[in-house]
Amino acid sequence: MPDIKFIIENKELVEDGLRKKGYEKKDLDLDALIGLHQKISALKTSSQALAEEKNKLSAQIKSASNEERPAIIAKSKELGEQFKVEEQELGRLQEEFDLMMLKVPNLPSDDAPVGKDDSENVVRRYVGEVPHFDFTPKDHIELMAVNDWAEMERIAKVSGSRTYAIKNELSKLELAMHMFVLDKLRGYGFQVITVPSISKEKPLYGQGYLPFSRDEVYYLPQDDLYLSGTAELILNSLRADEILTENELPILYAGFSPCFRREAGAAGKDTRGLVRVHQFMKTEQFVICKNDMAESEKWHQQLLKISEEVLQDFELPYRVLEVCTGDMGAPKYRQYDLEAWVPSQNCYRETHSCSNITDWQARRTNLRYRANADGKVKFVHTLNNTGIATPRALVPFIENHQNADATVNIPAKLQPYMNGVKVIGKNAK
RNA sequence: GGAUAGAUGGCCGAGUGGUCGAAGGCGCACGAUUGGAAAUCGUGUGUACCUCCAAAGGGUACCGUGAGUUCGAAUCUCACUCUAUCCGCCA
Repeated sequence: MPDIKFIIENKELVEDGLRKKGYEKKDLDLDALIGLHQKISALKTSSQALAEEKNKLSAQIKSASNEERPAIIAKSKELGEQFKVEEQELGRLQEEFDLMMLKVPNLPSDDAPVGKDDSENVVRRYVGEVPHFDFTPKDHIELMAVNDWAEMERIAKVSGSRTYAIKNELSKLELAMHMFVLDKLRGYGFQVITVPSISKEKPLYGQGYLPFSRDEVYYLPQDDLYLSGTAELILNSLRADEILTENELPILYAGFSPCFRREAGAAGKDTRGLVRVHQFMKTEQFVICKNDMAESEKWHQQLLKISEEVLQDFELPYRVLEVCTGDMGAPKYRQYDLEAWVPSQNCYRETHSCSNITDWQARRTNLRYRANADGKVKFVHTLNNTGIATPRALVPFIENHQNADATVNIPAKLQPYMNGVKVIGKNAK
């Protein structure tokens, strides 16, 4: 949510941004928002004038003579009544205004491709060679079955659809991937942090999950708590309401957590296998930096570079997609997705999502810092990107690295995390 | 789940109805002192909003959150939330 003053002063710019993001007047009425703000300002002016007068009278009471006092008290009381009425009206309007502001999305970057949905995302580059098998490659579900790597049917009986239980070498691989990425991030100066998957409601507004996607999130009514869909949710609120010093920035978190998603809007999509599950593990990259476009653009590129490096180290062919304005979520200023090649589906599937949020989340969590140059308090910028998310990443991994005998090669960089094992599977020597 | 204690500024901590945006200390910034530093001394040091706007100024609100009593609340009342400790349970 941009600043209301910015919205008023740059109304056309904001309207243009809303249009690009696919908003219509029925989604968000800027004129109503601005009108509400003007009403609130006017009411504040008058109610504050009342408060001032009332305060002045109250201050006189102690020193007033016994004759004067009753009149002053009566007058003050009268002002108090008026004040109360205006305060109540103000509270009502403010609440309405706040709710509306929560719905204002971030404005997209001028450099972001303009488009209405994912069909208009732009491929920036292809990296790595798509493998050509001289045998019929298996999909990841077959590979898991052949190698006794999973309990897909049985776990569905226990835990329902879109759940997974993987075992033996594959679960070792899953955890190894996270260890590998966490070590890499540590090398880049990130603090490794394991965070809860349980959240109060407020952080969901802070991140921008609410009020937009309530259907997507698990809710625990007994405790009025939510299950987190990503460590970003938690990390974004970890420093909420703080005023940091500029010297503390940037703050780099490598967050690890189980993640939960209802996948309510994905009925029928990816129902089999490991691509889309209700619970998964994610190592997340999260950055808090100065309020400076050059600075956050730099971090955006850095995060992208790190995740590309992960896919390269895993020797997976992938492409870099720049997400168009209509497909970006409300919080985003600019977004890249990485998609790795999935042989069985003959297409690229998303493994990473890298976003610059600028100050949009920081305004919601009230996370600020004091700038060294002028001593002014400013909102930070936040950015996030996947480090690695499993089990989805296992899908391209085992499919691309499979051999004719259903064994799977472990890329050199990952072997140290697998006790030096080079090949896994039933037929591995 | 049971019991108790608590929540005040960047931190510690005083404050039981007006003189309290809030003593004192620490920290921080600037200045003096010094060859330089430490120590010492002095000065300053919250946020949001309204008004005004070149700047300054003036004002309102904020002592966990919300409501109430009162001319007036950090202070009194009620509800809630959170935190800590002990007991119970437990990976």
